Amino acid sequence: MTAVLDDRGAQVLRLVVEDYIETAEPVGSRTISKKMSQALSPATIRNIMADLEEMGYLCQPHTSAGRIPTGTGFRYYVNYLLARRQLASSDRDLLQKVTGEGVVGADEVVRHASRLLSNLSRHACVVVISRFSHQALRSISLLRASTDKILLVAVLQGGWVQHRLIEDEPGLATDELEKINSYLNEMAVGLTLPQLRMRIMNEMRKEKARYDRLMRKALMLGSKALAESHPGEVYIEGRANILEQPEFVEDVQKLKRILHAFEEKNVILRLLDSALESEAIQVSIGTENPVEGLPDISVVSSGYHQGESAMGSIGLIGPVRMDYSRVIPLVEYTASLLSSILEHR
Amino acid sequence: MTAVLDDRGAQVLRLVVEDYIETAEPVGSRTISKKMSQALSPATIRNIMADLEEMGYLCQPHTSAGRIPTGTGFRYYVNYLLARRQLASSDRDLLQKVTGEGVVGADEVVRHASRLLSNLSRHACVVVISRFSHQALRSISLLRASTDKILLVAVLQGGWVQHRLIEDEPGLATDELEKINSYLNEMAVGLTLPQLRMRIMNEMRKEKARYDRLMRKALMLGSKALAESHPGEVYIEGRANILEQPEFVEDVQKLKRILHAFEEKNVILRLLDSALESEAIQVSIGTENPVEGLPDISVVSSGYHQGESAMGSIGLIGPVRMDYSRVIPLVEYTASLLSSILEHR
DNA sequence: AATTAGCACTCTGCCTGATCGAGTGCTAAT
DNA sequence: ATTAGCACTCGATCAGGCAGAGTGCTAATT
Repeated sequence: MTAVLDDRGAQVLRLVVEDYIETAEPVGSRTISKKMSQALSPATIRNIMADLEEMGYLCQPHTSAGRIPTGTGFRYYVNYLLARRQLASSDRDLLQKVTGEGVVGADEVVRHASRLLSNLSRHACVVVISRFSHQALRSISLLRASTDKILLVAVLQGGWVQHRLIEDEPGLATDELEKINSYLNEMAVGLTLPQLRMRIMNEMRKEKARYDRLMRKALMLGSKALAESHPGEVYIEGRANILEQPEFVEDVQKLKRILHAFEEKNVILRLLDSALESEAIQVSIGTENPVEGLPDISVVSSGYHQGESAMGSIGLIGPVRMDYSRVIPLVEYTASLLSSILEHR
Repeated sequence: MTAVLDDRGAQVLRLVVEDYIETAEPVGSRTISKKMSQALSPATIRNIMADLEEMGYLCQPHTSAGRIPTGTGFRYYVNYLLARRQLASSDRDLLQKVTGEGVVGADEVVRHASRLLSNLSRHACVVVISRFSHQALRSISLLRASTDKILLVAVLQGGWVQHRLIEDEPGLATDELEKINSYLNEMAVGLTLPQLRMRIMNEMRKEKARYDRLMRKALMLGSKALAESHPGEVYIEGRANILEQPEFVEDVQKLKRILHAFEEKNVILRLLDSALESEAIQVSIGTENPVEGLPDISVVSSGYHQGESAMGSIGLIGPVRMDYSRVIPLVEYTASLLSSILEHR
C-alpha cells in the first residue's frame, strides 16, 4: 500500500495536500496541472492521481469531484514532502515576549506561551505540566491552616510551587510543627516527590522500632500529603479558534466531540502524552492519535524540559487539514523557547 | 409600553414563552388556543397576541409565522408569571454530593459544584471566586523559593490558600527571613488583604523615622507582594453544552462570540459582577446583561458567601430561551449549598 | 511507451416554479 | 365581546433544468 513514490507522484501529492490545506475543497486535475513545474496536461495528472488513489493517498468524496488527501496521504506528506518553512522573524520576536517583565512564576511563563502560540497559529493550544515530580525539592514547609488542617507547601527546583491541604486531628503545638518541619526538610531537600514518598515509606517501616513521636507524626503527614500523585496541570487556550475551521463548523457532531474532549483533563493528557518524553516534535494525524473518537483532529506537539528532565508538553490541536509546514516550526520553536526560559530559574 | 397585563394576556404570554422555551420555534395561535384553561378560539388568541405584540412582549420573525417572545416578554415572564418549580429531590440529592469525601480545599468545593450544576442544567456554568480579599488572614508565611525569589503564602479564613512569588535581591539569611515573617504575621493576622496593604503603607511612612532594617525589609516585601490585587479566579464548566442549543448551532457568529467571551476572564467577571454582593438571584436577559456584544445570552447567577462576607458568584450561561423555572431554583439552591458548606471551614 | 486531446458521463450547486401548510389579519356574523 | 370564514403571505419542500467542474476511457499523437 504505502509504497515509495516517484518524483512526479510525490509532486502531485504534495500539491494536492497543499492546495487542500489552503482551500479545504477537493482538488481537481486542472488545478494541479497548472501548478506543476513540469508541464503536464490534466489528463496525465488524472492518471497519476488515480494511481495515488489506488495507493491510498488520495480519495474522492464522490465521483466527479476533485480529490482530497487521506490520513495516509497527509502522513506521507509530513514524513517526506514537507518543505519546512522558516519561522517568520516577526513570529519569533513575538514569541520571545514570553520572557516579558512581570512574569515571575514558572507556570505563568507556560501559560503565556500557550496563549501566544494559539494566537499565532489560530488553533487551540494545549500545555501540560505533568512532571513536577521530576524536579527536586528545594524546600518543604508545613503551615497551620486551621485547627484541623495543615498546609504543605513544596517549592521545587525551577520556580514551581505546589501546595496541598491535609486533614489532621488538632493537638499539634506550633513549635512541634516546626520541629516536624525541619525533620521533613532534612529528609526531603534534593529529592523528587516520588523519591520522597519512597523514602518516607522506608523510614516508616524502620521507625516502628524507634519512639520519637514527632518523627512518626512527620512521616505520617508526609505520606498523607503525597498519597495521590499529582496528575498534572492542563491549560487550554484559543478554544474558539476551532470555529475558524469550516470542517468543524459544518459538522456539529465533530464540534461537540472536540469541545467535550477539552473538558476532560485526562483525554488531553493522553493526547499529548507521547510528546512528553521526547525532544522531537510529534505529529499525530487523524486516527493516529491516541484518543479514539477524535478521528478528525491532528495534534502537533513537543515536549519541553527544564534542565535535564522533561517537564511537560505543548501542542496545537486542529483539523487534519492543518498547515503543518507553518505549525511544526511554530511548536518546535515555542517548546525550545520554553525550555530555555525555564532553564534559568 | 410595558404595561401590566390582564389575566388573559398574562396567560397567553406565559404559554407562548413556555412553548417557545420548549420547542425553540415560533408559536401559533392554534397551539395556544388548545392550551388555554379558558376555551378561546385561535382567532381570539390572535387578537390578544396582536395586543401583546403592540406592547412589545412578542414579535414575529416574519409575517405569517407564529410569534416569539421578545427580551421584554421574557423579562415580564420572569418577573410576574414564572411558576417557580420545586427542585427535584433527585437534583437536590445529587448536588449535596459536593460535600463528598476527598474534597479538602475550598476551591475544590466550588469547582465541584460548578461541574455538577452544569451537568444538571445542560448549560455552561461559571463560578467566580473574587472575594478572597474579604476574608481575614489566618497566617502569612515567607519562604525562600530560590536565591532571588521569595514565596509568600497566605492562608485565609475558611480554607483559601494563595501564594505569590516575589523577586528580591539575595542576601537575606534564613533567620532574618524568619524574623521578618513574625513581624508580618503580627501585623497581618486578622486583617483582610486590602486592610493589610493599607496598614503596610501607613507603617512604611512611620518607619522612615525608625531604623530597624528588617522591619523595613518586611514592609517592602509585603507591599511588593500586595502590589496588584488579585482579580479573582474564574472556572467554567460545561462549555460544550452551548452546542445543545439550536439557536447557537445555527449561527456560528453567536457561537464565536460566546466562546471568545469564555476565554476572557474579565468579560466573565463583568457578566457575574452584579450577582456578587446580593443574596438574591440575578437574571439578566439578552441585552440586559452588562457585556455588550452578547445580546443572545442570558445569565442566571447568584452570589455565595462565607460566613458574613460575600465570596463570589455562580451562574449559568445559556440562550435567552432558557428554562428559567428550572434553572433559577437550581442556581439558587447551589449557591446556598455552597454558602453553607463553606461556612463550616 | 508515454502523453494528450476528445468525448461521454456523473455529480454538485444553483436557480426556478409549483405546491403545501401554517399562520396571520380583516370582516362580518353571532 | 367572541368567533367563523376567508383571502393572503410567507417559508419550507420538492422536482426539473441548466451550468460547471471533474472524471474515466479511448484513440490519436509524439
